[in-house]
Amino acid sequence: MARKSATGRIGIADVAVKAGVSHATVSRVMNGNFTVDPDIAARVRAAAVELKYQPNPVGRSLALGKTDTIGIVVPDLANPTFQAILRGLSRAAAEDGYRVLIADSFEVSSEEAILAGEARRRCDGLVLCAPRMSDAELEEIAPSLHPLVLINRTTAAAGIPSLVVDYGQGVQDLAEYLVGLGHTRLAFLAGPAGSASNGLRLEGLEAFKARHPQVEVTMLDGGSDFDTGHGAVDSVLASGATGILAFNDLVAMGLMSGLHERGVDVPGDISVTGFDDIPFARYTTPTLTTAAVPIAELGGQAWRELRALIRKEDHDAPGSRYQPRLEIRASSGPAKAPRTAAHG
Amino acid sequence: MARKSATGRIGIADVAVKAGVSHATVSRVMNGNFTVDPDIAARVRAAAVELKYQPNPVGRSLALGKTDTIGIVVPDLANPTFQAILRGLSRAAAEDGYRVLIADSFEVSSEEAILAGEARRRCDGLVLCAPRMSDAELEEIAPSLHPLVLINRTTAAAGIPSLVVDYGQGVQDLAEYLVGLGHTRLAFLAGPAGSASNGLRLEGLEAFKARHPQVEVTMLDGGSDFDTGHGAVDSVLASGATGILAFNDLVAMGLMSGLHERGVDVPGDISVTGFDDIPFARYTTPTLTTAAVPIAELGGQAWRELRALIRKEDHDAPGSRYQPRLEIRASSGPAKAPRTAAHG
DNA sequence: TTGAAAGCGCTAACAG
DNA sequence: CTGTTAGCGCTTTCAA
Repeated sequence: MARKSATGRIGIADVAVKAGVSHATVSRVMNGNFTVDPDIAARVRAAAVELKYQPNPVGRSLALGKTDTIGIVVPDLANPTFQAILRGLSRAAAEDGYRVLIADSFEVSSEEAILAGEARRRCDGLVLCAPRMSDAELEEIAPSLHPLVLINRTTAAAGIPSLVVDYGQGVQDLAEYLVGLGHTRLAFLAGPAGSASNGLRLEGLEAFKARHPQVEVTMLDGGSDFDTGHGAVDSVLASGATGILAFNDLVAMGLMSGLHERGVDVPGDISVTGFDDIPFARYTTPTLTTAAVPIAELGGQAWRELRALIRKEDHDAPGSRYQPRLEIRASSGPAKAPRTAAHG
Repeated sequence: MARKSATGRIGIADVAVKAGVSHATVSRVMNGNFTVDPDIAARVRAAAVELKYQPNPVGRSLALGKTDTIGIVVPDLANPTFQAILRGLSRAAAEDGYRVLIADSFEVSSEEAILAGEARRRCDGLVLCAPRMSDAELEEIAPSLHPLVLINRTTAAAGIPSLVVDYGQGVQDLAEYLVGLGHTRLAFLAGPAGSASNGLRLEGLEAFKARHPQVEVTMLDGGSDFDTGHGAVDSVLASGATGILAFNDLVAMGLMSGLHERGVDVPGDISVTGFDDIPFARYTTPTLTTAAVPIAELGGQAWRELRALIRKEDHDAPGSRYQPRLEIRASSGPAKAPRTAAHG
């Protein structure tokens, strides 16, 4: 039989024997090298087809020093935002013949560096998605991960493009919008402590508070999922705020669900806003006002940045900043006139 | 400097030189082979640390004939079901030191075979998720993909474990439940034509109809996403059915959203059920009655089956069948007494 | 135009 | 216990 190689699979050697030529010639034919005599090339191709030969990518990778694979490290594959980035990245990379290897750190920040290093060694480049590690650690490992693209995080290390969403601006837009509706008492349901995007939101809110000293902004502890929002109902009600800025859409949905159970009307009693504009946001009841992040686009752009690095192209504008767009829906409305003020 | 190798990265040779030993010894130390003199081992380790040496996985893969990577092919990475399977698979595989490479066919069934083959060659095994290709094609390529695990699809090819969800039983449970509530006119919003799981649902409904000849079951065209459900409002209302079995939760949510816009009360006027029990199902308004599929478990089980194959373990029960569990929530309720019958 | 041979980075059998 | 040597499957000089 044709199976000679140690691995039991058809190798280039089998094709060479069958076609009566050398390995080198088979390699040339398989790579479309036109310096091969057409007759011989045809013979090689026939042999390859007959044996169902497919080049072993591992052998190629070793010889070529590239794997045609990129890696992505995410803190939590269950998060719709990271799923969308992954999807956009995968699609864009696939169009250029690259595959993607995923690594989920399950929000264990101490694992990130190891995962990233391992993934990087098997790939031609890496996308690090909202890493939870410290600035110092990120700056230290970043050079060893090159080509590397960062999402929602920046670093002082040189030559690392960053794609960041301007969460600070987004949360300010939401807050301004609520104030425009007459709300004077706001509350922010914060995200995970380690999250850089949460930090950006906090900075944005500071700027907002400086501009609107008369508006009360209560900070509440939170997280990034449904249950966080659902569990925050008590503290939200206790805050007395009528405009709630949830860390993201999931939290907002959990909160709306909890408020609904308590008989609190949204937006009649309380206005709720999310962040991200995940697909479900337009299907909640009421539909969710949020700041839309062009997330799939982000994945595609991450690939283009990474590709430029892999190809060693000089490219002028490494990284970019994305502005969220206010998406006004039904979960927000005019502030209720205070009970004590309204009379009759 | 230490960088000698052609790729510009630190290789085993650099460590060998630095420690004054042979490559082989370095390899032994790095692989925890205890036949190495402790002093020498320490010297090697010190050299490795100093040079920040990390073994090149591609070289290892070629030598060992394994990549410690598995592949998964999905029809659509945007689908929550496949996302959940991916997540479960990734988590389970990671616990055994395996990584996962993803391939999205974007519902282009003609691409599946190529994607699967490519992914397989770079990996030690493959999970094919709900492939859309024909039975004949699947049976033909399956052997070349071994070790292979199938999800929501079976094949006559030998030695291929299949994990299938019993959609037929699930849809029957939902239908029986609705009938128990007094509904006598049901409608089924079908899924994508190529989907095997849709076929199973249809078979289940045939069995149901045989048992309940007095119940009217209207078949409506559909799809698998929000918009499908949202767009089906007219045909649903036209059918006169009071109990709607949506293909999945997404479709059900889209439908509920559309019914809400039309002022139709769910479950007062019409009961709606989904399928899958995606995380959002418990947060819709009203919360969604559905058939829960233990989807994350499925990903984990897929890995265990694949692992057994990779390790060439004989294992008695390849594949398994998952029974959906009825999850009764607020989107379903008693059938309204017909207007004409109620009086006063 | 083609083949022989070297090499990608690593593991492992085989001597010593 | 350690070094030498031979691959793993492929690409790519270098001669012929």
